[in-house]
Amino acid sequence: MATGREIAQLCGVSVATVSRVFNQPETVNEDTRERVLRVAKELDYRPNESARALSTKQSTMIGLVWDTDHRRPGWRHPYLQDLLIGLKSALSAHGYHLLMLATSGDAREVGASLADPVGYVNMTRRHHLGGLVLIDSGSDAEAFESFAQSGFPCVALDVAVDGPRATYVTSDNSGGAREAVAHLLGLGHSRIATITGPPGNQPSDARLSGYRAALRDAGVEPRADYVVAGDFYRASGTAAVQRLLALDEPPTAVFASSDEMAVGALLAARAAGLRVPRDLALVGFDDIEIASVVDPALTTVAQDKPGFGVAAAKAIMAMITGGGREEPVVLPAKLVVRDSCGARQG
Amino acid sequence: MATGREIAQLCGVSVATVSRVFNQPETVNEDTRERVLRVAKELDYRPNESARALSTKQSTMIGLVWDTDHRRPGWRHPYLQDLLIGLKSALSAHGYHLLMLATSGDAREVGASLADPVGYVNMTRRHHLGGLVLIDSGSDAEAFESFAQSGFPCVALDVAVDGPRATYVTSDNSGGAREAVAHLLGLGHSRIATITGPPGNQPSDARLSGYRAALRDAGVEPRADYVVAGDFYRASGTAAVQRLLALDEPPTAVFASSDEMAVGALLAARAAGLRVPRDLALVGFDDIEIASVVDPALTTVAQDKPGFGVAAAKAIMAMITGGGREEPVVLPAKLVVRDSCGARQG
DNA sequence: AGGGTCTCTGTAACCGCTTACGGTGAAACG
DNA sequence: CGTTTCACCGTAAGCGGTTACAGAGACCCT
Repeated sequence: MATGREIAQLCGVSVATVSRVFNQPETVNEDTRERVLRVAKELDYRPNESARALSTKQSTMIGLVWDTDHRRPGWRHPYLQDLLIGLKSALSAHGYHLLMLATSGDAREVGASLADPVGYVNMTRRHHLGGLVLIDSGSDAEAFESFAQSGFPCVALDVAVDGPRATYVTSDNSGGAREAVAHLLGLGHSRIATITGPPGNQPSDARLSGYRAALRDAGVEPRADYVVAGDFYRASGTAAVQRLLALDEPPTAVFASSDEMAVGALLAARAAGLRVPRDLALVGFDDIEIASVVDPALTTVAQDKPGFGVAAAKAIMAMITGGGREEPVVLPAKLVVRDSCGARQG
Repeated sequence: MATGREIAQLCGVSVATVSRVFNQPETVNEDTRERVLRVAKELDYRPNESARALSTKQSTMIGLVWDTDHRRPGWRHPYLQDLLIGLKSALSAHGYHLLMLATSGDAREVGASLADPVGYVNMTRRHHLGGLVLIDSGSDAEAFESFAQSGFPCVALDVAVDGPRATYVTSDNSGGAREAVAHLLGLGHSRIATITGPPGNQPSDARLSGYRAALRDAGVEPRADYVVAGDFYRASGTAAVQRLLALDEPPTAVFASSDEMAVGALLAARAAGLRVPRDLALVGFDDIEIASVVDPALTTVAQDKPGFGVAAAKAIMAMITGGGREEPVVLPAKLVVRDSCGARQG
């Protein structure tokens, strides 16, 4: 690989000039600039990233924190691939790469662990990262918040953080849920239950409040026994529906905070001999791939999955170049009507 | 962030000694070593990765090439998340990070594009990457092969490459397919068709040969009109079944080279008024999430998804530290019998 | 003609770490 | 007691860039 020095020698200039050609082109004479550029192209010159980062204290990498929740092993992100597609392509447009940080460092290494909050800061500094994108796995909220305070650019997904150069992106969870439940109400249901995610989870809480808002809008009395907590997993959806069906006055419709739980609910309903949507209408959230394939196809609230990544990339790039805090981004969440809610029969 | 020099000053030693404490501990006196270690821990010292990489020409990063096929936009990996989980956790154990390379560089940049084969080499050098993990998207086979020849450690997924420090990992596609088709034969089917992936795609070709081998084993005459090419997408599975059903002597069972196509096949069968598995038995490949959720649940050949990542990580680490070529890894592919093949009724 | 500006470029320090090399003092040796 | 040997450590030269600073001409002005 050609180095700057080789270019310099071949062009009869100093390395400083070569560097200037790429970083402050306007300060170098047009003739020499072209000469340098031509030789650089011939030798296929690429500035060494480590050297550049060392001297500028800035790399072209954004860190990605994506841990699987240690309290819930097997946790999976509902649409990681789409998110990454959006993130990567938007970052690529700025010439940035995505560094997926190792979760637990080599024991030989000097405290390379990411476990503690300062781990994030250390990683960011060690690699001169432009900033961090934080994917919520449900158990790092405190660490995220503390990193956000550190002043490094950072954008969290689906969890609110605050800091001098921090922001977050999330869906309009409350709005989406509200629309979903309103849809159910519009279909004539009034006994509508909901299965929430883990209490404390921000998207889940927002969806719950959207559910409540929709009932309030319609003047339907909320019932505590119609709100049952799940954990976003399929099994919890099944369990929730079993509990709901055991009530004296079981619901005729269920809004689940995730498609996985909606699928679990579907299985439970089927096992109980109920037909969906005739005996029990069902709406989910996320619009994961499964939603459209299950039978009946799931009515659900779709999130802008690649949009998450794109928004995160934009926000972090803005904070890197701008220097200030960015406004949180809330992406639209749209109801996708399929078969599980019963609208198509009506 | 504390630097080596600060540690050195506080300990009254030179920076060289500090460095040695971490890189060749046995060459430094125990007392001073402990002193340095203690101070380092107090100051929470972490060697700067850029500086280290610059001087050793070795970073602790592995590059990940994961492009979406430009000829088939919207291409998605069937189980990227599981693969990444395995890859990341295995690399983390060695203290390595995963760098997702930007696909198309900033235009301002000096030829930062990854498009051409040398793009890979350049990226690897610029960042002092330990090597590359290549995810096949169906259209980079030549670029992969050429990178493999470059001598940098590299492991490709689902596509064979060869080079001084290159290897690949793949599933036992042929064996898995053979088992699947043998299962169908065992259920009494003899008119078994197959839907392949894109011709030329290695896993697809291997699955096709497994299909043929199973027929041969059973003494069943292969029929050219029972082999129809798809592209791994759902729609192609639908189209394929429509063609198959139009034959004079339609098959009674279909082996699809991907679950997506199997789902498409399922939809086509249903649309044609056929019941699966009674009228048409179906087996897929991959065991993606959808497989277990679709109705009837898909019998399919399961790949060891996280195992892919783990094997890739192991192979590349071995090549980095070892220096030689590693044997290709072929992961077991196991038939998972569910409902779409009819075995459960029998 | 002397001085001030402006443009362009080279010199050299620096980023933080690694490592070849050489030096020092103590222990071991003849 | 002189000489080797060895363990330990410091000096300094990189790695490949960036950038503050200063110097050299060219040009314009009074």
